[in-house]
Amino acid sequence: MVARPSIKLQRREEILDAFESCVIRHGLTGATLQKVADESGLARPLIHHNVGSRDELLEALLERLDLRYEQEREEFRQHLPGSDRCRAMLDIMFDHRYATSSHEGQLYQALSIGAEEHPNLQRSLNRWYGSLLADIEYELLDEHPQAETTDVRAIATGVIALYFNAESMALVTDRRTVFQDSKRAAQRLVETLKWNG
Amino acid sequence: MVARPSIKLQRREEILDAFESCVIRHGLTGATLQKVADESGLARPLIHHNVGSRDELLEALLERLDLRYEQEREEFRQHLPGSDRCRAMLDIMFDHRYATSSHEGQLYQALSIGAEEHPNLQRSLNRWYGSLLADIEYELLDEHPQAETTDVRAIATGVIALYFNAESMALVTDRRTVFQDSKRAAQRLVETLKWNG
DNA sequence: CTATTTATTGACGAATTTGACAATAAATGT
DNA sequence: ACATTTATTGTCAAATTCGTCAATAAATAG
Repeated sequence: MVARPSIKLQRREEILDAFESCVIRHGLTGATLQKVADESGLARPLIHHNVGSRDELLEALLERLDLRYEQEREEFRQHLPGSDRCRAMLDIMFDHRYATSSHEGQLYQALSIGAEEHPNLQRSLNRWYGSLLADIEYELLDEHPQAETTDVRAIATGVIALYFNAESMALVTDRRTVFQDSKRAAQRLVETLKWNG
Repeated sequence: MVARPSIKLQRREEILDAFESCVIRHGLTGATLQKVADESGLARPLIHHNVGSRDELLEALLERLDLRYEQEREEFRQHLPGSDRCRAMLDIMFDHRYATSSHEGQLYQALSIGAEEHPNLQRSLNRWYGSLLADIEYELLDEHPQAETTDVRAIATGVIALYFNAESMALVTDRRTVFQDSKRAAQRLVETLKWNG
């Protein structure tokens, strides 16, 4: 028998959304269960009912971020044109991110602060960074086969730094300006790969 | 009469040192007075005795960071050679920082997370970022007078992003590699200013 | 309508954090 | 030795946070 239908999956998403917002605004330690409850509009015990303890909440967030990262990776591949892919990549990383007012960079940075205390978190951040770096390196090297691998890695590191820092800087300066400048810098950085050939 | 000599100034520094370490490792919210006390090796009530309440602790940290920033700015000016100053600037920003295993970037990022709740913190971060951006723009423009101001600002933004992110990335990858790559990317970025002339 | 399953609420205890105070110990000038 | 100032310690109460549970409300199948 099914009786009252379960809405755990929806509640889960609502709670994790609220948790993300709280982590971005108050940091991992500052994201209190009470704040998460207030942000989601649910009573605090419902967090336990739908997701679990505080550790399980973080665990669930990491799993969801893993999924989201893979999805965006897939979309990225589909939307990429056959040629001029590096240009399209930067468009997605900066223009699209600016338009949708996403906060992934802030979330990543907020999570990386408490990483020492949470081994799983540390591992996830490691995986994401390594994967992102490898993806960007691949695109760069594909369009610039003659480039040195050392240079490619340096450029990819720079693009990621601009990508992650744009949102943080947007807290202290004009968001539009920061995103424009960040993209411009990233474009120039990529163009330097043509120096070798 | 003086009686027992006061060591408040030394204790203050010890406590603020411990506070900095805790903020870097656990974030602003996670930097408990108890953890600060343990880190400094002092009893918790001594924090109140020497610095004050939690808010006053943050206030004292901001003042000290203001001072430190001005000092480094002064050292920066003195150690700068007459020519090739952009190169020297990047040497200081990355090589020197790597050698002294400083954590200013992490501290800045950790503080920027809780900025919304603390107006003074918000103001300080604003001031520091604006000042650093202006300084770097000045050096870039001094060596590349023909460059567009828009490009100069974009390059300066990129250099700051690499500067701030290097330490965070060092948490997830090899520190030496990250700093080398970051510096290399920053150098390439600066060299693109020669494109216009 | 009734039974069953789930959602929701209210409330409790343990642990942590913070601010505050009194009491004690230590160091210096006289 | 004595008085005075500071450092240090121990302890307390209020507030917050977290986990837990029992009780209640709601929704669906039969």
